Amino acid sequence: MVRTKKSPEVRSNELIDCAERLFFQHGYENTTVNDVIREANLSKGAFYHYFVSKEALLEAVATRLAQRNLKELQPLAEDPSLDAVGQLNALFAGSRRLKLDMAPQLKNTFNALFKPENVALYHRIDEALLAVSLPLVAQMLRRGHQEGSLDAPDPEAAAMMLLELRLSVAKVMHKALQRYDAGDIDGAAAMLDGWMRTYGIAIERFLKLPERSIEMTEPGFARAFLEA
Amino acid sequence: MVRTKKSPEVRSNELIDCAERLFFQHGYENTTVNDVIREANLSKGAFYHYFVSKEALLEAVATRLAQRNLKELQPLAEDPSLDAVGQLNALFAGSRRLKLDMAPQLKNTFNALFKPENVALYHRIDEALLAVSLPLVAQMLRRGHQEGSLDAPDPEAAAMMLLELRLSVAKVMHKALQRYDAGDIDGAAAMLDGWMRTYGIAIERFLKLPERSIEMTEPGFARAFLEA
DNA sequence: AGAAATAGACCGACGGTCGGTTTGTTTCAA
DNA sequence: TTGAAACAAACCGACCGTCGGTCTATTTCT
Repeated sequence: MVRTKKSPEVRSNELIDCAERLFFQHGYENTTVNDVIREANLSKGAFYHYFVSKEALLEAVATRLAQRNLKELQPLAEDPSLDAVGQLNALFAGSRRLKLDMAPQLKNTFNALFKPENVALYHRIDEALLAVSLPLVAQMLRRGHQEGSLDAPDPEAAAMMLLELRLSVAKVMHKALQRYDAGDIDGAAAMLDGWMRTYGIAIERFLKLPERSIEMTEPGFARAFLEA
Repeated sequence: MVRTKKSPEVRSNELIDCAERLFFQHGYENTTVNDVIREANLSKGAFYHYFVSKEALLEAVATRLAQRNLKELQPLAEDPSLDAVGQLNALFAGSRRLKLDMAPQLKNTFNALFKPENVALYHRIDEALLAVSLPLVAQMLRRGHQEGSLDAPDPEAAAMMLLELRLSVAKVMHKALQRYDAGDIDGAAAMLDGWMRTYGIAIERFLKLPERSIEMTEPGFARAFLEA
């Protein structure tokens, strides 16, 4: 095979690119290291020069994904012109915008993520996203608690729990997508909408915020996401 | 090898027994099918006569675990002499009792469950437990909402979210155990205690219950669990 | 020169298959 | 009633293909 040398950064990013695509397309367990290196035009030796294991490659995929997410959301979450609740809402709004932008890929992602052969993928990504989000939200809650705009005696624990709730929404997004694909468009949109509202209410109540102060969704979001 | 024939139920339960022990002891991925059949004194052919795959064995382990849990907790959760909040508290109390009873094994379980080679194990067990708990809690919330003793407009979603929060507590239990093993006994107990209280508060607020109406923990529980 | 990067043949372990054997039960003719 | 033939289910274990990972040799760049 032709030997082409590239900078380590480029090369490892290429590998992560291929891996990400293949993992989401065919599943983590169904993707072999050989698949990855074939796609990346690289030898096995070279692969193991960059990653100590297939598992390490998965971790790299997950952390890069989380980092990109962080880069998008951090500015919103740290906007000094907003109070804590405003930042929280900004974070959610940004998250929604991201979801809409990436809706087509995201649909595949969800379909992939909940397959049994992808528990590792799912878990790692969840972990990585949690790791970058936790400090952000905890900081927000801490500030809000000091400001008195919300009530979170234990910001770390509260942040953790708020973020844990994401999962239930993610699961419902998946269910809604399936329902949508099955033809029940209105039912899917209603379900997704309802759950997101409930998620918002859960957060308001938990943080002792006034009703409707958290905008977890906006009119038409569920539909727009499903139809994207 | 000596050929011994047993009733299918006995045999498959033996296999699940061995698998459960080995999975928790050495990890799911580190346990081979050969390990299981060696322990169970059975041939490969016989194994695949009972389970179509190693994955299927894992599922059997998880569902049996969940069923046993259900059998313990269902009576408490459906006690007609209690109102919805009372049932919820009974459920939590029962859960604590189970945790204390099984503390020694549970410690191993936690240590195993959070290792990277056990994501599949973790995931399947979580899924199975969720599946049996969800109807129980949803029913409770529905009744409580009708009774007016709590406020849960969407019982299914609320139940899901309450249960999702378990995860954060499980993770903290694990962290506390590590801390305990590292010698920081008081720190570990305090951390666990604090989080459980926060969990209780989260539920109270989410369901619009009066303060301290949920007894998520009791004095000395954290310590007793850690020291068991 | 030598360190980093690449190639690809090779290895061992593992999940799973397959053809065949044993055991117990049912059927039915003598 | 008996017992042997037929059948189904449980069981055996050698074998196979795949896959993650290793190793040695080679190339490229500084």
